[in-house]
Amino acid sequence: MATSRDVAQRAGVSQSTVSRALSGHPGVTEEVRRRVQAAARDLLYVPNAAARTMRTSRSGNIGVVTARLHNPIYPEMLQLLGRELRLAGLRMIVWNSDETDEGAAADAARQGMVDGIIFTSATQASTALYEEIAQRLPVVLVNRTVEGWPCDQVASDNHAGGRAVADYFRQAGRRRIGLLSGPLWPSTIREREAGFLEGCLDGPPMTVRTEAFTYTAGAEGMGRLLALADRPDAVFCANDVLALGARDAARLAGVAVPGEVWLVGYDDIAMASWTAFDLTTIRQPIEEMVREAVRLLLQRLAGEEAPRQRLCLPGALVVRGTTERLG
Amino acid sequence: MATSRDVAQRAGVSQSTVSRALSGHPGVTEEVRRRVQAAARDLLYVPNAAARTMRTSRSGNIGVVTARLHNPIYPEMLQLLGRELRLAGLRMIVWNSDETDEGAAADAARQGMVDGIIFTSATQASTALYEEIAQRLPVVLVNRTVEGWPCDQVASDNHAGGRAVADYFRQAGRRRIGLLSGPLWPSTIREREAGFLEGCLDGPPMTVRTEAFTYTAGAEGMGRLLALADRPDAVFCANDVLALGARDAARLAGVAVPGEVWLVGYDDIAMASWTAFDLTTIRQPIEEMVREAVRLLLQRLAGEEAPRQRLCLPGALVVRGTTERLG
DNA sequence: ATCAATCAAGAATACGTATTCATGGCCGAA
DNA sequence: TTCGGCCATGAATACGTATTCTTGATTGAT
Repeated sequence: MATSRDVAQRAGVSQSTVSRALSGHPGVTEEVRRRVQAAARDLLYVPNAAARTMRTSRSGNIGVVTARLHNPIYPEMLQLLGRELRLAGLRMIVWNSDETDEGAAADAARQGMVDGIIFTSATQASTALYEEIAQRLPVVLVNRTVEGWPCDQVASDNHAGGRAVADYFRQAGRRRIGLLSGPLWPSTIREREAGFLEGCLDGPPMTVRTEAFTYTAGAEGMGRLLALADRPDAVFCANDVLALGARDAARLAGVAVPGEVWLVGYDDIAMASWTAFDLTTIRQPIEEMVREAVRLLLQRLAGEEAPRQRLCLPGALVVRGTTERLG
Repeated sequence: MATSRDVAQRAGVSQSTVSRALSGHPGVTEEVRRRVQAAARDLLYVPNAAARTMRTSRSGNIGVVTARLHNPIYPEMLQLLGRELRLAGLRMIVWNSDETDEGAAADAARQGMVDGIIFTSATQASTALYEEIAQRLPVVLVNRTVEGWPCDQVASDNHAGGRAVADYFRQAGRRRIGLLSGPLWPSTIREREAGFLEGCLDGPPMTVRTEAFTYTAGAEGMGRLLALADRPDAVFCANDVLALGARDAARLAGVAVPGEVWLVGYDDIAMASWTAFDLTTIRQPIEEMVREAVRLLLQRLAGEEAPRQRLCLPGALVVRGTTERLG
């Protein structure tokens, strides 16, 4: 493993000159720079990351804490984050938002192994973790937000999205409204519900709250809604995974969709467009969300002292076969 | 950020003693050790990762190169890898197997930012990358294998799996056999096909080869199989994602499954068990595969000079609603 | 022609840890 | 009591880089 000293020796210059020449520092003769670059190429020299980190106290690593939940939106965000960070010359270290893994993330922060952290699935529950980390490193939240954390946060407009679904139902003349949702700790869910309820002008919907955001829970919850005496003719599911379960529960029960009941999800994951489901849903602009989140993090890393930002990007209703087009 | 010197000062000992006391080195008085630990706790001291890495030339990071393909098996493996590595006290840096990202992985290897690398989606195509990395670091392949790479490799028995499907079809009296597969660069696909063909005793199956392993490609490919004059009565899909597309193509064409055509996939991803698909498939023991891969990597990191291993774990046929149970 | 100023490059240093080398004290044996 | 040896601890050092501090030379102006 060649060091900058080896390069220096081969190029007939000092180690400091090698460092300057390779990092594009001004005040290096063009001829010397060329000699150094040639020597570096010959020796396959690459600066040692640990030494550079120690000297600059910048590791080039960004930590990403993501949910292990069986929602394909998280892998998708992870991939986009990886791409965006790489374009900025940064690496991505990944942790799940289990308690144990979150501890590992905090350790990495304390050790200086990462320069910043992005949460895709933050909740109030990990406030201690947040405070631990935030006093050393910039933190950015994307997707889920947390009211009490004074950091940059990027989300889509979940409130407006929920509201749009309610409006859509009402304008279509749907009267018996159902809400199939899950636990309330994610901000996304709370906001979608709030927007939806706000738009339910004829009173609160029939609500079933599952214990998890899984296909199975969605199916089971939809079963309960369909078993009601006054069965709903339109159901809003708080995310697509629940909605897919709900769609299959209807299929299994022989209930026609959209004939007897409309179904709307949230996220527009890939499966929503599949023939078997063909799910009407609200699309989240996750690519844009991720890009903004990385941009904000880079700003913080550059030391900008701008006030904390809370970005809220618009989603869009995507009408498919589990509802009927208006007009 | 407290350093070991700060701890030393507070505990009234030298920096070396702090290092020894905290790393459980013998030859430190119990009383001194307690004093050091107390001081470290008071100052929230955590050893600096970069310094430790420079000194020990061990970063505690493992690189994972994974596919971005829209196959949920990869996120699943990623999560399992993360858990398994964390249990070993290691962090996980993730790259996609795009060309650009693979370059980033090679850089990290050269810079000493990772101690080892795990590929989940290796192909012959990245042989240059492999050789670049393998001469510095231990490399382990999981899921996909590559014949010419002299490193530890872990896969499931794709050949036997493919064979099992063919046997199943034959014993059920299926005669008009179809194969819906994709590109041949992944070893998994090649082996599944080879095993399957070996079991097609009545001659080669009607074969459709898609250009990608996506839902859409699967649907389109199944459309072509169903359009054949001598339409197959049993189709083996080289993975579940293709099979889900195929299932939906049949649904759309009004072809009964399993009434008119049987369908079998490979992987047993979560969606395979969903009501909408209820897909018969071969389950891969990915949890075990991941565990073995990490175990092998840890052995290499420990410096063991055992001969390269190639593990091949058995899969299992999971019969669901796209076929009928025998007997 | 002389001196100040500019500039390229070398020397020295610090980052924080783990480890080797050095040292002083204590214990046991003769 | 004295000396050898062991042991706990302190001192010193190396890891490889980026950067500050020095130095020697060259240029330009008077």
